[in-house]
Amino acid sequence: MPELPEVEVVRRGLERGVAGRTIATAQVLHPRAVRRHPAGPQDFTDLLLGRTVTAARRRGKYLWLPLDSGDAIVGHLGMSGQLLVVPVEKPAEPHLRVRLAFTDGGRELRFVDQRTFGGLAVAAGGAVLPHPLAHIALDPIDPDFDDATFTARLRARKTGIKRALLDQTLVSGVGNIYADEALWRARLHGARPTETVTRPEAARLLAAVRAVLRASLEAGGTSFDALYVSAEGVSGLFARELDAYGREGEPCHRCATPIRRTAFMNRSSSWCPRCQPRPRRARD
DNA sequence: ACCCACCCCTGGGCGC
DNA sequence: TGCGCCCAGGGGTGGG
Repeated sequence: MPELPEVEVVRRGLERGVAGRTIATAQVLHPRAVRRHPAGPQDFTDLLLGRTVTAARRRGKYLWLPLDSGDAIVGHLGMSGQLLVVPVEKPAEPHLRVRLAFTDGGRELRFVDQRTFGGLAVAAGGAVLPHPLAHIALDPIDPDFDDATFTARLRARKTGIKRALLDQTLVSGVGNIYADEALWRARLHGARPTETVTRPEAARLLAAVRAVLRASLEAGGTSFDALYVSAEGVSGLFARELDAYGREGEPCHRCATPIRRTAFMNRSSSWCPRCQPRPRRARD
């Protein structure tokens, strides 16, 4: 379940592993992996051959690799995607979808994705922000993130606060895990109507989101199994620090009340019924 | 303009 | 032991 910290760890690995290198061959092994490239797999590979990767960037949960052509390889890991930089002789992973080899003959870039919610595309606008990412908001640890604008937009919404946190056009990088963690830390219930959130509460929420994201980043991301790994295949350690997510029935780390788990948007929310009481007027 | 339900996908875990 | 169901969930899309 890669969210901002996991994607940032992968980005750093890609920066180390592929920036400055020139693509020699590109293979699409599963067409669904490039479904966001409307012109199809052949066009995808055509746009890559002979191109040099100049950097590795991220917006929210999206990654992109700017190319010397002005395009960029845009990637999203979805639920189970991995971007790995591995020796060419390493046997193909079971869910290998795309592989890129480089002219220097060194380690190759592999996109591996079990559930194929993720994917790659080549898009224009790579030098600044690839066009398909224009609607994605800045993330809350970006220096240019504007707290006042976020708060105003949040309070103008008519939805629940957790839904708003998961809306990548309002604030990016936060998924189900870190939304629950941040709400727990800020002592806010996810069904709290956004239009009733006070400015101090919004500030508290933002501070909590940032604290959770930064702590996870320091731990190398959250991992529950072998699915999420860095570009070098290393797993994160933040799972043992979680306060809400996945802790149903276990004591709240603040008040010892058992953490509750409730259905939310075809998934689930974990929260402390004492620290985060459900509002009378709730918007789930 | 905004909100939300739906759908895409596969393997692990669990109940029977 | 084996089968089948449920769950994990990000984000694009289309309808309201």
